[in-house]
Parts: sequence; C-alpha cells; structure tokens
Amino acid sequence: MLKSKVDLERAANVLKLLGDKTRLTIIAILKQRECCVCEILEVFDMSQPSISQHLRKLKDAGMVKEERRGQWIYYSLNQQSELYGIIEDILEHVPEQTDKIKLIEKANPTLQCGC
Amino acid sequence: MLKSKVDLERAANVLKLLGDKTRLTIIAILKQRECCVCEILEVFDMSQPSISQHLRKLKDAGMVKEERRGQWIYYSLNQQSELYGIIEDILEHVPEQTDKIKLIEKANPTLQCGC
DNA sequence: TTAAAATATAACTATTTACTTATATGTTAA
DNA sequence: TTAACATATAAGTAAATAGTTATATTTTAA
Repeated sequence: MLKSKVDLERAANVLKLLGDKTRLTIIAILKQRECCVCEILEVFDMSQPSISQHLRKLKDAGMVKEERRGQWIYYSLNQQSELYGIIEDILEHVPEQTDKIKLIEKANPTLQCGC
Repeated sequence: MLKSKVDLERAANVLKLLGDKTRLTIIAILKQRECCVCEILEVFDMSQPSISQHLRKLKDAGMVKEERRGQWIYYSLNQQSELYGIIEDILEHVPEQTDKIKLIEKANPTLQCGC
C-alpha cells in the first residue's frame, strides 16, 4: 500500500518529538484512549508543568488535539493530521500501554465523589 | 500484518536518532544505495567529522553497518537489525532521496582516475 | 464571591546535542 | 618509506532541551 508522504524536515520534527520516552508513551497511551492531563500525570513520576509542556509540543506539531470538558482538558490523537499515518505506523512497533491504562483507571483521578 | 515490536525505550532512541534532518536524510539515502563517507559528504554542507559522528551514532544504535573496501568505508542499512522493520516503515513516509543520489553520482568522489 | 481544583505559562538551570577545528589512524601508491 | 587520501577521534562551544519551582488562568462548587 502507498503511504502518505511527509516533507523530510517535517518528518524529522515528528520523529524528534516522538524520540522522547515520555512523549512516545503519551502518544502510545492516547492511541488506546483519550486522556485528560491529570490522568496522564498518574503514569509519570514527573511534575504537572512538565507534562503540560510535553502536551503543548505535541499539540503545536498537530499530533494531538485538546478538548475542554468542564474542568478537564482531554487530549487525543489528531486523526485529521497528515502526520497520523506515520504516527500509526510507528506505534505498530511499540508495545501496547495497557499497563499504563490500567494504572489510570485504578487511580481514576477524575472521580469527583464516591457515590 | 503483525509488526516487529521494539521496547519503548529502544524505539524512542531510534526515533530520536532519526529526528535529526541530517541523519534522517542519510538513512533515506542508504535505503536507496550504500555509500562511502565521501559520497555522503557531497550531499551536505557540513564538515567531514560531523558526518562521521552522525554515522557513528547510527552504527552504535545498530541501524547501519560499515564495510571497509580499501581506502573507503561503505555504510549501508543493517537489514539484520531488529530495528530494520520500524526504519523501513518510517521511510515509507519520507520522500525518496533520488536528487541526492544524483548529486553523488554526478560528483562521483570515489573516481580515482579519468581513464 | 470565594476557595479549590485543573491546567498553562514563565523563568530558570543542568544536561545533551550538533557543530566546529585540530589531530590521529589506516590505506594506497609513488 | 613517504606523501596523499579517506576516515575517525578528541576537545571545545553555542544552542536546544527537559526538567524544576513559582505563578497565572480558567472552571466549578460551596
């Protein structure tokens, strides 16, 4: 099958962004499920601003999109991006992040009350 | 088709290496044709040590292999590497470097005499 | 309308990185 | 065996990067 080509410079930028363990993990998680920032935070041993800054880079590159829902901002892969093809293909070589998803669901940080 | 998975950390390292315009171009060129260092040099406006250092990083990661032939050292993609799958898939999204290959062939730096 | 929660931005810092120039190593040919 | 060529390594440097803490912004709920 013929793949969607991306300008070499743009491709290098995407690869550089994915060439960071934290961001690659975030993208792999978002492939499985949209998440809000506080959910992503559960997965990493890292400050909230650090995660916010990673998400901003991914958003600036067009790789993810955000959607505010009340108090929370949900991030998801931007399937409309011309980069989605290469991202999908890369993720096929990366292990599923099911353990991380489980961590998020166990911590359930968006839970508002116990009822 | 099921793809060869790579440890996330290893994948991030590969992506970081490919996330540099010079190295991504080198890899894309080597996909089309093995090259010696002086041939690769023709393509970039950059010092010889700089190219040598890029090649070393790619070699240290197992992405390329080298073979000395007399005075020249030829570099090529390491098809035996477990990384070859992801590299191939990435390159499918990157434009062919035929113009660069033409540059090399025009300059023909390994030409030893005019006869 | 004020406090708390979720997220973003700003300012700073240590580390990494991609170059450079200078020099060393290995190979060929005179 | 020496000069020229191809390549690698060493050492230094400026810029980029990923984190930190402190603070601002936005939203919800009391």
